[in-house]
Amino acid sequence: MAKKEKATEENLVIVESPAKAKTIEKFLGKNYLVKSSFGHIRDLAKKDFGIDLAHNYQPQYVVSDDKKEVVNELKSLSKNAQTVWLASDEDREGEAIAWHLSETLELHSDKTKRIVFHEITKDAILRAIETPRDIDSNLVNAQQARRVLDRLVGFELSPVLWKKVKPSLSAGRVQSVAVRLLVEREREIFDFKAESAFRVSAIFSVEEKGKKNEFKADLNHRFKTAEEAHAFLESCSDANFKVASVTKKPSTKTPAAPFTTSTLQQEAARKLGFSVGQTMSVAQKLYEAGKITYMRTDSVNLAKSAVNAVVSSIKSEMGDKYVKVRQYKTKSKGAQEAHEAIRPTYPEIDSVGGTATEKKLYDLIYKRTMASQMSDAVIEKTTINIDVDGQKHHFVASGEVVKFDGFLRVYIESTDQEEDEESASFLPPMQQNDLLDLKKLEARQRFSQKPYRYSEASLVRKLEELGIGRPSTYAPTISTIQQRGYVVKEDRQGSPRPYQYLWLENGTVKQEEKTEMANAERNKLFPTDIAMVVNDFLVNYFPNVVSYDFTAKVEQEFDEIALGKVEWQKAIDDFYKPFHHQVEETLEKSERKTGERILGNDPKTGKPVSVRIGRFGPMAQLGSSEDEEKPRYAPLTREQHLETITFEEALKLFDLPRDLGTYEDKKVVVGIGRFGPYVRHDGKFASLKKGIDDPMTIDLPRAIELIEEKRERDNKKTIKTFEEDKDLQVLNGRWGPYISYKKKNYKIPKDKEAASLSYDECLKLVEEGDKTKKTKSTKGKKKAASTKSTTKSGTKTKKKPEAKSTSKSK
DNA sequence: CAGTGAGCGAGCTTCCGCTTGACTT
Repeated sequence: MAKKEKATEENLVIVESPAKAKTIEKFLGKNYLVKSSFGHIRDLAKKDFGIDLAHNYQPQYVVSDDKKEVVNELKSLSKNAQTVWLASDEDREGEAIAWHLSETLELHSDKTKRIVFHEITKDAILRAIETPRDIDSNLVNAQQARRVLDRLVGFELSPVLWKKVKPSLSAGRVQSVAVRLLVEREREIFDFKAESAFRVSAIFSVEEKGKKNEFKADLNHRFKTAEEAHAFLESCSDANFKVASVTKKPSTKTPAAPFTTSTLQQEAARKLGFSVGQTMSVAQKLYEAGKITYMRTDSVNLAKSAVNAVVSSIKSEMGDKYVKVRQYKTKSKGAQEAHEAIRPTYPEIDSVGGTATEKKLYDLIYKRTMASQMSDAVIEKTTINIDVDGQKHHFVASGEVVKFDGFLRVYIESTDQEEDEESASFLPPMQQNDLLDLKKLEARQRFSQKPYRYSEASLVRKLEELGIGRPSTYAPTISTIQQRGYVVKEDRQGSPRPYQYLWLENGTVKQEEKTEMANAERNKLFPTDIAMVVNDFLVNYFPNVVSYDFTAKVEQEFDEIALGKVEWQKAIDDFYKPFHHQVEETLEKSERKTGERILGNDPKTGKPVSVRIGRFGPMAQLGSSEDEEKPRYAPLTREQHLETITFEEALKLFDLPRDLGTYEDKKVVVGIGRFGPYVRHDGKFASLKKGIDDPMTIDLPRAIELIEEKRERDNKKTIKTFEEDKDLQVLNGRWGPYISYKKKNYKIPKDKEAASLSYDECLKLVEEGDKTKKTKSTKGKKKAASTKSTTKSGTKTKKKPEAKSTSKSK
């Protein structure tokens, strides 16, 4: 480490984020050194819960490996400082960070000061420096209670699942409720029966100054049956249509609040198609570049200076009448508001450089911030009722005119509703008793919508609404439940659905059956069978912990602790005693849960057909394990579920693998494997195309097509092979060309042309690669190694991750 | 990334919240 020549530091300020440190240092000037702790520096030990259950839940804290370096540096800096300013966030976690720092760095209370600010502005920070306080130990205790509770719940419940359902599963206060939401919604969808009705709509024309204007209107009644719709259309064939009334109603629209983490994730998903993880990493880049304020926040508040800058931008670009200063209040439960809303750091800058995604996200944040301080839009809504001769039902047309655009000029908030109904549009001028020409009349069968499946972003919104999880955990939670196999995120093709269409043509009613695609899904979260089995188990045995208001209840407890009204160990004890009893009782009394269903007997062999969760996921079984003959197994498809699959569907699974014939004298077989449906030929596998191919019906010519396509891709993948050694190849991958040697991959330097590499050059790169890998593997591995470190006897992997003191970053 | 499901049973898995890396196949 290069020791910087610094005048004796009088003041050391410690914040959580390095980007924040950089900014603050500029405000504070020479006498202040500002450093960051990179979040929490200690956590509960992994061993024995990290909690001493025999001694009043005494937490066992350890400095995590990746924090040792930071802690050492802070320790030595704090020794030399006259005053240490602990400037972590003003919330439960921030207070705890300050306390952990003071403990770990062994800070003396007389030279330690705790300061807080909610916005990173010069004024706010100077004010904070003038009003220091002590560490709030009640708040710290509330955090300890939170931490200990989460550990106890997670580390007691998960092992129950390992024993009763499947190894490596997990449960926790947050993730289990997230999974529950998905499972319950999925069941609503299972149970949903679509109803249909016939919606009648018409296109009329009206004359204005010799010009004919057309507009659309809907009947105010839906018919249950095609016959009723038919009769209605018929009766319209020679009817008159007359404007019965024209009503105009003014209304206004109000802008949405500035972004929080959750609303940013939602809007970036809707408008830009980002996943919540992508939104966070792009935002992180913008934050580090100093372009936006902190991106993990639950506050909708803007700093005064920011509001001023926004207002003057609006004034100079659009004029005074577009300005309306607003203060927003957070609606979400449990918000701690340690930061500002997410906004441009300098609201006068309307665009930034960087990658395309960074530009787009900045633009979104910029516009949302501007809009939040702009005037209401003024709208005029027009409703026109149109009578039909001799009919009790009438048509309704509605239109909307924007009288003053206000904030709509820069930003329109999106919704999750699919555009079933087109938005109200402009209507031509009309008056009462005007006669209208019927241009078109139709009735279409419409089906009621099934409940919406959650997307990543809408799940985040729901969790926030329930007060479960924090801005910093929304994205990680979503990825955890996917990693554990509780949830898959994917598209579903949907299925064709017939509907009736009727229309009036030259005075007669015609009818036709048409087809639409129904229930297609894009980028939605689907709970797996494991999720359903685990959820049912938890709901059955631990209803209190996975209830939707568990978090809200314990938050109340934490609040009491923070106020000093309750001792944290007492609160934990009140929970843990009965909870632990529940765990023991469950271990003793509950059965193993595999989601097994016995569906019937195979008509051919008489053997039982059942489904359950196997070692590798949901599967069907033909025959029983006590039989002489081994049972046959077949995995379920992605669309099938243990609880909804029928006997016939399960039976069909055993038609695979299926022989399709031969190609180039070798067998072609189709089946379903770990990664979905495939065709196998000559020892090679080619995946079937999702939504296009069906393993049950695919024929030989199509299979050959897939095999050839796979060959083509493999050929393109290979840039170069060598006679000297078959194991050495230059391949084309997702990140460009690379060298593959004995199942390991190596980088090719940018200045080298991949296609012209010689055998010797490649070997040299492999050697160099192995060298750098060794240093890396000591640091970055940790988890990856635990799953499959048994094979690969090739290079020295003996070294335990012990050499870290030498691996200092240059 | 490989197309399984049995069986000894050792040893491992796991939580939530606060932060940023390292760098892929």
